[in-house]
Amino acid sequence: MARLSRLVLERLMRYYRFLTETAAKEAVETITSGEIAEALEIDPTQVRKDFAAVGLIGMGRVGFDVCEACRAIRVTLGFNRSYEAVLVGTGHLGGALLAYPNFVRYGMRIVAAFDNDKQKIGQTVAGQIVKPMRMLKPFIKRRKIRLAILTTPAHVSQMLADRLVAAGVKAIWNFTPTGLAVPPDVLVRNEHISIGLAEIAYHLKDQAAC
Amino acid sequence: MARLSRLVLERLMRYYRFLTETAAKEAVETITSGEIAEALEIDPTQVRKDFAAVGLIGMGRVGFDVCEACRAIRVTLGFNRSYEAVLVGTGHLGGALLAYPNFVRYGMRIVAAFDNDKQKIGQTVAGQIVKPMRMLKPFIKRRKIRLAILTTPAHVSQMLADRLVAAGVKAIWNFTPTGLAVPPDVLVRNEHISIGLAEIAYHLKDQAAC
DNA sequence: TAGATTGTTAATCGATTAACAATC
DNA sequence: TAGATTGTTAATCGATTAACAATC
Repeated sequence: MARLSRLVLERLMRYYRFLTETAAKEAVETITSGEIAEALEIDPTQVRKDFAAVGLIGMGRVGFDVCEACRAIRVTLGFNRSYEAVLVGTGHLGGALLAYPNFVRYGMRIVAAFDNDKQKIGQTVAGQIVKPMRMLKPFIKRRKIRLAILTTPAHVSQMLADRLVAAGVKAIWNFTPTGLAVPPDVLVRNEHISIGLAEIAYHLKDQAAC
Repeated sequence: MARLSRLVLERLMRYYRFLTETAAKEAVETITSGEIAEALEIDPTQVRKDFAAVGLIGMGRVGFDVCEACRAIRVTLGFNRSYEAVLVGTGHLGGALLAYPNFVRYGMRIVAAFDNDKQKIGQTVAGQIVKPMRMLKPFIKRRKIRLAILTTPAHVSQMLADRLVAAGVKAIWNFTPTGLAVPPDVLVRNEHISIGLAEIAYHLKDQAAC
């Protein structure tokens, strides 16, 4: 199957959430591309194209089987295979992510949290005992961890990324505002929270001018 | 000036962060589009186009004045005008946002936090005394607040969005996974955190296949 | 001047949307 | 069958990249 672009992946995630919620709530068995499109404000043709990309075949005049669609997306994105993650940096955001209960839906489980603050090591944060940084590499190696979540201050993020990669991590979910240099086989997904303020400030500026 | 697309706004934010850091750290006075492009992994032509869009004029053979570039972006995005925000929902993520110190750089100040949990009301979270929901509308009206940050459970987000809009809010920074219906003059910026897991799970699945 | 960099037009690329025959 | 919906090709749109004359 052709490699899916990031835009397609994100739409698939939106379909998935919508379909699982709809299925749970309304017990509908089929759904049309038009209905999905309307709910998610996406073009119906787009929905059909994306569904075709994950191998879904619709039924003329009826639409798509909801369960089948969920399953196809789940398998394509890999939510059915579970994978373990370590969290590095137990500040406010790190704590929020540790406490977030819904990641398992997407196959992800945070199995350890690391920090280098002596005050925090040994403490429990959202059910995880915070481990010292020196245990980072051995832990990743032993458990064959492939995903790390980075929520540290910006100035240590590249150094930590290097250590994570050296330990064998294949993807970094980067919540620090720093771009990370990594080998080509390692995925970095950046979630720079305050970037949204560009759009917000720009909009509010315009509003004020009215 | 033509309305800037979201993509341009986000790049402008990245330039801004890079330029302010560079200016602080290295005391360089000028920078070329090529240098910015290399650091941020963007095409140099793109950088020049974006700079042209905010009215910046470069100097042949020299590049752009760093301070002037910062100022132009700051003024275009509206970071120079400060605006107040309320935060609704003081869970883990809400607390993390309240504690985040860097929003002022972009003109934003969180001036109040609201929750409807009796346990939390009156408590202090990151320096803010949590207020009850019934004070939401009067507070927004009195202070003429135009931005609300929404970090509540998904099932109450549309109801709260309606209340926020009715109170006069012009932008909602939405950290809940629900799409919000609002009037056309109100901006909703969605930051659905777990959407990134689509890309991550997909990448890890591929890796595993190797 | 020589040469590096800008500013801008043209070409390319990819994503989105429109159109419509095929299907159930 | 009639009609709604799919699947797919073609057209459009917008964003990115290439090319290169103008500039300092």
